Amino acid sequence: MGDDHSSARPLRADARRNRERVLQIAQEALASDGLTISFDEIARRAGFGVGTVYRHFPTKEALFEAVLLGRIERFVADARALATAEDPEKALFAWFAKVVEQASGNQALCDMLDSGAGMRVSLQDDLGRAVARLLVRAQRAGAARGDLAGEDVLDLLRGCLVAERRARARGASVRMVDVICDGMRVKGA
Amino acid sequence: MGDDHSSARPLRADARRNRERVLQIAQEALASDGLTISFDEIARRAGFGVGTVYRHFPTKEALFEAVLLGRIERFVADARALATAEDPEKALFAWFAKVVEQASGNQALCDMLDSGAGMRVSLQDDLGRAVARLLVRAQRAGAARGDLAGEDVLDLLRGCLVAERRARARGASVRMVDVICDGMRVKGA
DNA sequence: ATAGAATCGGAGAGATCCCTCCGGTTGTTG
DNA sequence: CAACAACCGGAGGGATCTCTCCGATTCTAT
Repeated sequence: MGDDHSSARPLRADARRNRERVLQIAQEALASDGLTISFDEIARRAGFGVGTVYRHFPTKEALFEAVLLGRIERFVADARALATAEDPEKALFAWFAKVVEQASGNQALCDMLDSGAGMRVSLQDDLGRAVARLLVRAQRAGAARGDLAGEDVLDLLRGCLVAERRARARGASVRMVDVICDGMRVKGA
Repeated sequence: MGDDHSSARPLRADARRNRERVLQIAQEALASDGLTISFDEIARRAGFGVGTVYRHFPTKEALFEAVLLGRIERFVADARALATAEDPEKALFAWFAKVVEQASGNQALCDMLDSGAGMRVSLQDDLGRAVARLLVRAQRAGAARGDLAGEDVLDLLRGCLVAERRARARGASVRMVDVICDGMRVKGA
């Protein structure tokens, strides 16, 4: 097995700097190239040997999770915070739009939300529950189609990321997220 | 270079059978595993050596195109046929739903529509033009949002494929395509 | 400054993947 | 039923990817 990535001993100063740089470069590489980027390529872009990067992150997945998991956890936290907002309609659609806004520019984030690769099951569950709460409140307020389930909203989110990402790349004037959110609203309102 | 895949000489009977079997297996493998499936794996599932498969299809892309391109060409043909339908609203949304219906169950078809990998530029253009025609007519009839462009519809289609595919996999009762098409309609109708 | 520990670098093992090559096999034709 | 062309099989070349190992280097504490 590799090294102790669990202990409490503080890193040496240079190792600390290098670790930070790896995270920084990995973040950029993942945003533009997605989860399929290779470990070797990240090490190369950061200017380190692969051994160095593996010293800090025992596995490719560990590095990717270090970069991305926090962002998804924040999405969950946002959803929870909005679960008690005064306007349930705004809460659901503002959350949806915010996630799309922040994730559609990051290929790896889209990949992870879509495939669930590298997401602990508990995190997926948390996301699902938080979204379901937002949805139910919006439905009770008559602001969202009553036949939708929480999982439907998540799948629409994943689809929306694909659409919005492409639309942005070509400078579309219409936001796909507006179109899709509109579809989630009640029809004959 | 490999063999003549262009001449007019008829294939030997056994080669013909084998070619058909390769296409059949490749079709199934692509539908379930998508464009990332390996050539070796397809040969293995078909029960042939890789050399045999390469004899019939000079490249991985050639095989994939042989399986998939016809389906996409049919989508284009459908769109063209509907360009003169009497009900422009139905024409656009029925076409959209039909493509989603037929492609969402086929991973490779979704991949190809999304990435354009292996699609001649002319085919992409044909698709874009045909969709734009359907859209413009629907807009003139007041059935689709006036601020949408042809490319928007294509991007929404790609997103819809992602959403619908997942929704189907878990047996959702709501069709994502209905939600998204509803979003493309005019709001205060 | 110097010993000793922590860190770095990158060659390379082991897995795939795409594709080629050619000896052995099978179908076809006179 | 020969004899030849057409076809098949799969070993293996060259790339690329993840990850390991360990000698060389750099930091830090005395």
